[in-house]
Amino acid sequence: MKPSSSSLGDGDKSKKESDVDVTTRASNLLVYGSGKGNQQQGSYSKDAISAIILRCSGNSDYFRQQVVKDDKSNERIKEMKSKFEREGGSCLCSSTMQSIDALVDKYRGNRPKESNKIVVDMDSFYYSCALARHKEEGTEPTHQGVHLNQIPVVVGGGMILTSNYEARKYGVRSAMAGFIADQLVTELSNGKVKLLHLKSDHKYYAAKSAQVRSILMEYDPNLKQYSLDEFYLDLTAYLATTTTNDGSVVDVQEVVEKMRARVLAECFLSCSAGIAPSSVLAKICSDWKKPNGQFYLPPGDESVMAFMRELDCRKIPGVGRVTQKFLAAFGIDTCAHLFGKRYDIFKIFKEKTAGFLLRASVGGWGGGEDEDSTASSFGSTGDQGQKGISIERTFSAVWKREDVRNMLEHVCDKLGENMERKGLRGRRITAKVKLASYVVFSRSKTGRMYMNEKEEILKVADELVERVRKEVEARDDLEWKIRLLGVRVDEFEVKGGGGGSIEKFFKKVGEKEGRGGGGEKEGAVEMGDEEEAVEVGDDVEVVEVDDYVEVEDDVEVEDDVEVEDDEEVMLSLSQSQRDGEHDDDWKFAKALQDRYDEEQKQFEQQMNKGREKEKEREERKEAGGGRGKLTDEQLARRLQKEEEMWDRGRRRKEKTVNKAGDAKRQKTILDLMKGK
DNA sequence: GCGGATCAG
DNA sequence: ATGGCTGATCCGC
Repeated sequence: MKPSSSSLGDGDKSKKESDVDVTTRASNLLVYGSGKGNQQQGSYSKDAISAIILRCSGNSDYFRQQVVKDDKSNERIKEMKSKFEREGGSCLCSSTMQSIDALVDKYRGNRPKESNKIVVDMDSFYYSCALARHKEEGTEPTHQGVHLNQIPVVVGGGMILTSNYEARKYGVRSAMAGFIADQLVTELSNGKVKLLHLKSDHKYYAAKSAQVRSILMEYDPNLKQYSLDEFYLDLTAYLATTTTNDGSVVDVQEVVEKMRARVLAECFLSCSAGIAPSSVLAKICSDWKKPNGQFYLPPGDESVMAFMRELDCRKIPGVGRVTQKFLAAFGIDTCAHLFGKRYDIFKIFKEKTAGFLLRASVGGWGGGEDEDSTASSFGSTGDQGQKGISIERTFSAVWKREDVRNMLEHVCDKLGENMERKGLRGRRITAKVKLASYVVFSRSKTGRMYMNEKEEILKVADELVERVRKEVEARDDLEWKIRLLGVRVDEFEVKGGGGGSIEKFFKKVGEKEGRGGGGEKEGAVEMGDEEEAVEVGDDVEVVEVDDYVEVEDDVEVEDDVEVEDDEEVMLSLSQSQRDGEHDDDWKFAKALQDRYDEEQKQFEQQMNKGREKEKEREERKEAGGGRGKLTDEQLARRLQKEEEMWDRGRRRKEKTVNKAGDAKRQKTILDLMKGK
C-alpha cells in the first residue's frame, strides 16, 4: 500500500515531501500497530481502517510524537543492522554455536511431560460483564431493540477499554482513542451505524472476577491470577485425585470443558482456555480458539515444536510491537525463523533478550524455576513482591506554578494514602511529566530516608518537577505546558527481613521513646520543627545506614568525607554507649542522624557536580559542532560513518570473526546453561 | 543510579 | 476538541 504521493502538486515541495514522509512511516506504524489479536471474518480491510485512523490522527500532537518515537526505533534498527554486518553477519565460532545448541537441547528436554497447565482468559471481559449484568437483573441486553452482540459496542469513553467482536470488525481495539473508534464505525458503515459506549464499572468486574475465581479454585486452590480476567491453573493434583464414575482416568480436555461450562452457567461469562505443558504455552494457546473455545497442546517435543514453528513472533508474551519490528528487520517473522536464526540473535540482541528469544523459539518454558518465577499474588495475599507504587493523572494542560503544584499535591495525596494502606515506604522518588506535546520526562532521586508521607513525597517530587521545568524552559523546541503528572516510589525498605544489630539498637531506642519499635506505620508524628521531625526512634530509618554507605562508595567521595563500613558504624555505636557520654540514647541517635544528613548533603552536592559537568560537556559539544540540533545530528552521523569505515577496514585485516565478542557470548550462554 | 523504552493487561 | 493507568524489566550510559 502506498499513500497517494501522486496527488501532490509541485509547489512548496520541501514541506509536502516531509508530509509524505510522515504519512508513509505513519501508515507503516499502523500496520504493525494492529496488535496481538487475530483478524476475523467479516472485517473491513486493513487499508481502509488505517486510512481512517491516519486521517483522524491528522496532525495531532499525540500522533506526531508517535511518529517521532517510531523514527527513533527505526534508527535503532538501522544501527543494529549495521553493527551486525560490521561484525561479520551470521558468523560465529563453532564452539559458540555448539553451546547454543546445547542450550536449546536443554530447553527442549526440560519441558514438563504432561499438558496440565491451564490458562483461563475471559472473553472481552468488561463487555461480557455488561451482558452478564443484564442476565442477572433480568433486563434485555439490547439497544434500540437490537441485541448488543449485533452492534458495535465498547466499554470506555475517551479511551477504549474493551470492544465486542462486532466493533472489532471495524478495527476498534482496546487502547484506542474513543473519537477515532467512533469515526471508524460511522465512516465504514457509511453513517448507518453508530458505536455504542458503555460505562466502565470496575467494582462489578472485580466481583465477577472473584466469582469466577472461586469456581476455578475448586480445580486448583493455588491458582494464580494476574489480572481481573486471567487465571493460571495447574491441574496435576486435580487429575491425579479425580476419577470418572466408572473409575477411569479423567481427560484434561473434558475437565476444562466442564470448568468453562460451569463458569458460563454460574457467572454468565464465557472464557477461553489453553491447555499445555507450561503456563506460557498455555497462555499462547488460550488465545487460539477465542472466543468461547479451548486449545489443547499435547506434550512432547514434536508436538510443541510443530506448534511453535507456525507461531507468529508477536504471539510470544513479551514480544510487542517494537520487538516484532526489530525481528522483522532481520527477516524473522515466525518462531521457525527465530529458531533458524538462533545463532544470529545472540549477535543482534543483548544477553537477556537473546536468551529469552532463544527459549521462546522452541517453546522451552516450564523447566522448573521459570514456572514459578512468574508467580504473582493478584487479589490474594497482597503485595509482598511489589517493587514500586505509582500514581499518574492526565488533565487539561496547565503551566502556572500554582496549578502544577496543585495537581502534584493531588497526586501525592493519593500516593501517600495508598502507601499507608499497604504499609510501604520507599527511598526513591520518581516524578513523571508529560508535556502537552506528549514528550515525556522522568526524574528521580534516591534518598537516604524511607518515605511514605504525602508531605515528604510532595517535597521531593516538587523539586524534581521544577528540575524538569527548568530543563524544558531552557529549550526552544519545547513548551512548558503539561498534561500529565505522575509520582512513583520504589526501593522499598526490607520488612521483617532479619534486622541486624543496628536495627535492634534502634528498636530499643524506639521503645524508650515510647513509640514502639515494631515498624508499624503510624501517621505523621508531629514534632516541634522541620528538622526535628526526623523520626530518630523509628527503626525503619536504620536499614538504610549500610545502603547509604554503599551509595557513597560508588560516588567517589571527597577524601575528607568519612566513609565507614557497617562494622565501624556498629563499633562507634557500642563505644559511645560505653562512653556513657550519651546517656540519652535519643540524643546520640539524633547526633548520628545529623551526621547522616550531612553526608546526604555532600552526596547530593557530588551528584550536582556530576550533573553540571555533564551539562558543560554538552555545551562544549554544541559550541564545537556549530548550532542547531540538525547540525549536531549530522555531525554525529558522519562521525559514526567514519568509525564504521574504519571499523570495516580493521575487520577485513583481521579476516576472522570477532573472537573477543564471541567469547563474551559464550560466557553468556554458559551462564544461561548454569541457570538450572 | 538514572532516564528512556518497551510490554502487559 | 477529544489519545489512560499501574507495575515491571531491560538497556545504555
